[in-house]
Amino acid sequence: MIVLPRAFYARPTLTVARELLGCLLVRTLPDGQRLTGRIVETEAYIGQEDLACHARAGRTPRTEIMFGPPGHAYVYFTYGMHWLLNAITEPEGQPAAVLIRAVEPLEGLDRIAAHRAGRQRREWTSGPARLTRAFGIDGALNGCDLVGPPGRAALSLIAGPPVPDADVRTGPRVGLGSTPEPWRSLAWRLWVADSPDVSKAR
DNA sequence: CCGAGGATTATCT
DNA sequence: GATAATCCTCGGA
Repeated sequence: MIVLPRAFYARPTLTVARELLGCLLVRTLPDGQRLTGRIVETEAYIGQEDLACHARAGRTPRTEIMFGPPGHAYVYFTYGMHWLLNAITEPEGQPAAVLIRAVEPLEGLDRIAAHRAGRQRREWTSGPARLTRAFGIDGALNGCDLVGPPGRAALSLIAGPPVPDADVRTGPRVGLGSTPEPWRSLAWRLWVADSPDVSKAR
């Protein structure tokens, strides 16, 4: 198991979003249970000029974490009920992040299913708020360091088998209804072709 | 299958 | 006071 090093994150956000495809999200629950998922969908949010990025308004209590060092989690609350997980990217001082939009459940299926009681398997982790629910991720993990030994860290990202370019698809980011062009249409959403766990675009 | 509308609150204007 | 990097349920075809 190779934990992605901080240098992995301290690069252009689109590069990180691309290379996170195929990597493993490892969540260690408070009771020690480990949940693992293969990342199959990401989105890039890049800097104050990106009018879809929370950092567009500059430093605020919420966005402060995005200005900090890379390799940390940015977990925020939206729509009054959902938590979304991001990985901070780019060198310190440049606010940017990759949103983890979907994973393929690999390990801890019982607990994942329990967190998603009553849902079909395909709905367990096929969306940014679905996967945080399935993996027990909420605001308590905002700011936590992603660069740490899995099993000791609450959240880790592990190198996985690379996804070949031929299997990568791109398109506009999801849910940016009122964001002006060109930001709304930039192809900053990336996913693994043919994965049944990719979210449905709306 | 599909589209419309509601849920529910932190955050920023 | 409006909006939100979403999800779910319900009604109709």
